[in-house]
Amino acid sequence: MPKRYWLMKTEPDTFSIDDLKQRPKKTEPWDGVRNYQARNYMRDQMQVGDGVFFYHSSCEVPGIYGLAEVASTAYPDPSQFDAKHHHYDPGSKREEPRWFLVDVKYKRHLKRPLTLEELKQHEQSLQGLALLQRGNRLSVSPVRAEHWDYILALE
DNA sequence: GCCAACGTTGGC
DNA sequence: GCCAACGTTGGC
Repeated sequence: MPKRYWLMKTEPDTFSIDDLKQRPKKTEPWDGVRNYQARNYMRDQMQVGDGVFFYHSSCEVPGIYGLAEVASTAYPDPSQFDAKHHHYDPGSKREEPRWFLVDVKYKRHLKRPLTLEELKQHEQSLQGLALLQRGNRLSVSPVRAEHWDYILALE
């Protein structure tokens, strides 16, 4: 399967690109996704080595701050079975897990952040990029190869 | 299966 | 903190 590209959102107050860089093996299980469409992307389409734009949301300057890559294929998100966990899902059974995750590995920071504001100015060239679509709330979304290349060239 | 109520996301 | 967007829930 050819390499794919993704954009993954996180609130930097909770987990930032700097946190990812400091993790052992610079790798983190992307737990807590509780949206079926985002789950399906991870479970059905992500492959080891896929490119990831690391996006900071709900912060002072939302935007893409770094590059990561998919470091595992999907496996059940352990937090769904943990009654004490914020993302516990009592409706999910171990023999039939509802939620999946992949591991994400740090690649590098961007030389400069590519802010949402700046990306919006390239709307014409980034037609169809989920991030720029109205009302978009998906925490995991696909990025077309031509958009990936275009955005990286802005750096 | 409809749809109102509710909860969450996320930019501003 | 506000509020638009939108996914989910649950009564009927």
